[in-house]
Amino acid sequence: MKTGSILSRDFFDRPADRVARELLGAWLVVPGPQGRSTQHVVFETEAYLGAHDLACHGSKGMTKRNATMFGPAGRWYVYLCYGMHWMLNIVTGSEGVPAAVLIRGVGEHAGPGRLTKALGIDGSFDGRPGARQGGLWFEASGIRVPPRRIKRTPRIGVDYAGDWAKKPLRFVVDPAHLRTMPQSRRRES
DNA sequence: GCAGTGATCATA
DNA sequence: ATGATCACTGCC
Repeated sequence: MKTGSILSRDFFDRPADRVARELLGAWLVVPGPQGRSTQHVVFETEAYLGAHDLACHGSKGMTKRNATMFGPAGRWYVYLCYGMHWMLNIVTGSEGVPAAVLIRGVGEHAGPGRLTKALGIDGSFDGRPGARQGGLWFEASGIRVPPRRIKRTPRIGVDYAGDWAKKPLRFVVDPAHLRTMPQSRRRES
């Protein structure tokens, strides 16, 4: 994919584990004042596969909180966890299938709650498109993370999910390899 | 290791 | 109306 192109609905309209894997190395772009933006390389994600995935919010049916997950791919799904941390997800797969990818690490920001705080992302982003118009989007960086540099582990904090808690649906770029790529950069527009 | 924190959801 | 839960973080 061409460097700098915005990842659009087609990219996200696929199984969440595939999207989670391929988001590694992409840029998360956060617009700032006066055309100043920052871009942050994605280095940690988790996939939530759908209604059959007991760790996935959607597995308990649609509620007001998780309704965005059931919508079309490529929108932000943002919710509050433990009363203080905003979690940033991007919806994946077909409309009606509650699947998403949790963004756990970008740039030098590790931890899903810390990155949203650092980047000023909150519940007002829920349901917005992952596009320029939505005020937050992904771009192809041209960085290819070799499969050997990616660790797969069980997802964090989902021990309640039985067998699904053990599935290797967390994707992390090896820290040594991460140091060889640009993490966060300021840029124009 | 565990308290903080408060919206959300199921139950009634 | 009430109580349990929670895709986390920071401090002990």
